[in-house]
Amino acid sequence: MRISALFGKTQRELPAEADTASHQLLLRAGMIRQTAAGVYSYLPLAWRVLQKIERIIREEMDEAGGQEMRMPALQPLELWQESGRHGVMGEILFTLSDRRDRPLALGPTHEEVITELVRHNVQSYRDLPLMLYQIQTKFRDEPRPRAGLVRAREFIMKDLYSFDVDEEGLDQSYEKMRQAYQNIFRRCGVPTILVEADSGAIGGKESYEFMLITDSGEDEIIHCSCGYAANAEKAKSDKGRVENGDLLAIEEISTPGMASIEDLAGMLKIPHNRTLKAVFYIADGKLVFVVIRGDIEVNELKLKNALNCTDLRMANQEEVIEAGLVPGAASPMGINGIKVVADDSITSGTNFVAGANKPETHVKNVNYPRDFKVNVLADIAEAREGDACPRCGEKLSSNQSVELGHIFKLGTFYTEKLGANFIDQRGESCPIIMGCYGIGPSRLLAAIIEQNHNDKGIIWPSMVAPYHVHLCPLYRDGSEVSEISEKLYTELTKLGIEVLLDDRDESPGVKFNDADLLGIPLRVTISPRSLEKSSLEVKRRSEKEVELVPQEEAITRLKELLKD
RNA sequence: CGGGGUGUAGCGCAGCCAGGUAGCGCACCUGAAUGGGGUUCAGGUGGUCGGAGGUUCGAAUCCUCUCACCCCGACCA
Repeated sequence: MRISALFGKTQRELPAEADTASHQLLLRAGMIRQTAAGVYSYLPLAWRVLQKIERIIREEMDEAGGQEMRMPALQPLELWQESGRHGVMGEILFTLSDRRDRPLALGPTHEEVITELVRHNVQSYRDLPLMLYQIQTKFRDEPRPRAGLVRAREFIMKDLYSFDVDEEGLDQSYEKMRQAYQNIFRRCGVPTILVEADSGAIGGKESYEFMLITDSGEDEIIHCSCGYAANAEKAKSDKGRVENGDLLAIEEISTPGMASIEDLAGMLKIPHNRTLKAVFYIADGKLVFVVIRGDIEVNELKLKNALNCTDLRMANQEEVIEAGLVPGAASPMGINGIKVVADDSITSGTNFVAGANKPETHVKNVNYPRDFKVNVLADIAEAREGDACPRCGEKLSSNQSVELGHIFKLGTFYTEKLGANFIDQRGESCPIIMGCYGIGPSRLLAAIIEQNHNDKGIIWPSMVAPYHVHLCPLYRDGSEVSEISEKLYTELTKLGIEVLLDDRDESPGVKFNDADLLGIPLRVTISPRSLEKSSLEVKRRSEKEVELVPQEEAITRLKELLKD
């Protein structure tokens, strides 16, 4: 490709829109262009990279036994009602109507479609196992698209679905995918960390995410040197024991003006973890009383899962008072008609200080279950950096990260709802066991840049670089520079090497800066200076050093360099 | 959805407070010189000032409404 003909221009100045490295560089390199919030065109350079990413993904999916296919983006809304996900996904679904007023949705994901498809094509255990995948555009009306391609509303996704006869089969499919994903990210030049995750709106029981650690990421992960790693939404910590002697009798104390745990612990000169605090939420319209040890915060996602509700928010003061509770001194003791959810930290010790449900009064020596009852007892605590690891007890670390892949064991969540059954060897009808495995090539494109750049521009890993070699002829007229660079261009291209030729009449500075910005792995400078020595200059984008290579050895040397 | 911010040429911005018919840098075009990390000089092209309505002799500027985009939060495979 000749730069003079390439569609897409580099830009010197930073676009004001962008504030993450990948977004800025994609715009500056002329690779993408925004059409609406979270909606982008991929220009030729970006498209080449995307195709290479997709090729790697295809190779790994095929290798693992996947069969590629294609499913519609346009889906009847009915399908979503049938699976019951219309509610959970409702907000994020792009919906429209056809000319007959039939409601449709633009597919945000394809579990429903594929399950329906498999239902009609699988009857017997002989038809299984099966791994089907597709790479296509998906649509999600995200509340807040951000960071360019990292969170878009229209984006590219590869999703593979596995169908097995039993759990053992699912485990095998899952393991194949996990391995394939490791290979994909390695080949794309992004180090990922595998973390336990919440399966969210997709459903199912077990899921892992592949995360890239980067400060510009929007997800927080919690991890430990022992290998424990989880999305902060899901992470656990060892809450420890708070030994405080045998159970004592309840004792009311006057606590004027002490509404927070901070105040209370200060006044009584006790650590926060010897108190119990009350927090109030409105879950699907109903007030919920949450009890948790005073030093721990509530993880709202865990709470949501414990309650199995779709809508959750904190209650305001009026709502708390209306329920007959006393903000600042609320107590789970003697509560009636209100659902009480407790974190398991309430069982981590004895003789806690808690509210008395009387203004300016607290109670000492509160013990569960002697003094109060709960409807749900679960882990609903937020694990934080510095907390003890649930596996080894060492201190947990935390990092920002971007989710690049997510693999789920779905089980029979969809197949039961949509009636996708098969006849097993004994002639009995059973729901198919399903798994699903997603990876976003367009997000991966951004992640690759996020991981591989410097202040001058992108540094493409060679497997996904839009071109292999960037030819930089300087002072093209009045010398043999032009002739030699054209010859190199032709010969390299014939060898199947992808070459970008900067055939513009620009100054060396402009060409070098653009070469750095575009980040092609190998740069070859052809100039009168080096031609005097019958040589060319070869430089790796990732290194500082320039190598002087005799003209006749140039192609051999380039081929060598491309191998590593 | 709540909070904050921004819309003026392809990109980055000034002009708005104190209304008088739009400007700077980059990019782009022409010419000349230059020649190894965004070279210089000269000349030029390009703008419904996000949109609608209003006030006014006159609106980028003042008023009202509206739309879009960005950031933080909520939310989110």
